[in-house]
Amino acid sequence: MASVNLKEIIQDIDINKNLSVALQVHHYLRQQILKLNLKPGKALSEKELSLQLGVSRTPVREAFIRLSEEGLVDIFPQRGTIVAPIRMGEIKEAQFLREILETAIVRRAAVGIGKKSLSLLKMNLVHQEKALESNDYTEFMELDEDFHHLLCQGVSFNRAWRVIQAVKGQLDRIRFIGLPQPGHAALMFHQHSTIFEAVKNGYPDVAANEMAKHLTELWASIERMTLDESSFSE
Amino acid sequence: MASVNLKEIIQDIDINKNLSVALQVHHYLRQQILKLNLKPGKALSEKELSLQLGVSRTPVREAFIRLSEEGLVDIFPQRGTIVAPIRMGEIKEAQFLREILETAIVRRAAVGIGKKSLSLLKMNLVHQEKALESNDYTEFMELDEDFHHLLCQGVSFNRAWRVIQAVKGQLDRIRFIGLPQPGHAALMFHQHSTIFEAVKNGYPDVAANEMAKHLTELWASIERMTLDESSFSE
DNA sequence: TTGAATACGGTACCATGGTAGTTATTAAAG
DNA sequence: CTTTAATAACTACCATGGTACCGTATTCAA
Repeated sequence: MASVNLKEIIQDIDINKNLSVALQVHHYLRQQILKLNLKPGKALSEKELSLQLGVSRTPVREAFIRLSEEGLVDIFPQRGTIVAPIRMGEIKEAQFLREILETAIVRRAAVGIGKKSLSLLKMNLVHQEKALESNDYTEFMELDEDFHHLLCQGVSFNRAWRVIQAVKGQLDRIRFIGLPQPGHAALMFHQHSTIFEAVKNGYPDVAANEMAKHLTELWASIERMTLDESSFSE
Repeated sequence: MASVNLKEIIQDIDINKNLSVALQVHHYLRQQILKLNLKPGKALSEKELSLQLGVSRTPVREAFIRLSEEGLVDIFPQRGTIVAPIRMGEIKEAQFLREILETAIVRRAAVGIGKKSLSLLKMNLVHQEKALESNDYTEFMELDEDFHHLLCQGVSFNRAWRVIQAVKGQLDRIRFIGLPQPGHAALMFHQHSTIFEAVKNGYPDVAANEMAKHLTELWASIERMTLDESSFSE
């Protein structure tokens, strides 16, 4: 295991906020887990990680606690901690929850979102189109995340967004399995646009239906991986 | 502040599981916050609490982290930790989320719940009726919680239940403000019964509608406390 | 060869000291 | 009396040592 320096890592990822070491470790581990750099079932060790990152065991431990609350690691008392296996049941539940929440939120956004949030959404869509033209896929994914986040903020649902982020953590790990189709990003952009128009013009049912269609895409990937051996358990 | 012994406290609350000290402290503080024994805005202190409970500061700190994830305390880095103020916006969001989730869950339960879960629900209803007859209000509230939990378990939605529990934490703090009406418990029992029948007989729409009505009750309490000074901020 | 007791290595967990940062208090100066 | 600067007293945060617990390998006896 190559010993790495936390400061440099975080500087790459984030613009070195005044975040506590514990939160930085949390963020770092979360990313590693979602990118599958840390594979499901992999044993984690307070001591080993603290040595690799050049911090003490305490913030690592606190990061573990936060990750376990999100369901990304499993802590077995007095025995060990592993990155949580991908369980089909939890995947389906997560996707179900996300659909429920996001459709409800966009429906509410359609009836009472502020002008400021609307303009932010519009700006986001412009950026999406740019990223699409320059084939910047990772940039597009970030903008996708922002788009959904802006909708939540538009109706002041902060907790809902945190829940969505948590369940999305489970889903992000399988997103890379169903490899990105050629015209997939373009389709997503189109859907985002129609959702935006429905919200802007105040059509809650249209917005909700479109969002439902938008999110339902993922079920294909989920079905595609029934009984795909690696990274499973139970 | 009377110094109290953690072991005895927990033995009263729980049948002293092999839970870690950190989790015991978490559970204890959570209860104190929900019962408003620790009032919103009250400053908490790692050191003071560790002395009162007879444990070290570490598990107290870890309990703070979990509580902050639930939104029950606010941690201000290097400054202090307070029990989170009751914000009207968060209350409404919590109630909204709960309605969304529980109606969706009961709808799903109506189409595919197991026989075992059905019998557990039936048993729960019997106990509810007993508690109702003997006017055991606190017992009834626990059974109410169990009823909703059993519905979640019936469709294997563990994460959803954790989310519901978290948002319910916000709501439990105001439940006591709208004091229990005389026939309130009886009404709740009746609603539980009809929900159960709808689930049992496979009527998703009926179940969802009844659940929505059931949960909407709380909005009255919420409206009743608009601008009720104490225990507010911002 | 088999089986059971035992010792070892590893873990999460808890206790405690020290540090940097913030706020309240005090004291001096205007 | 007001303002400002120095200081003391808090805080969350991090580092580190020790403890109890669990799984596994090793040893010893049958």
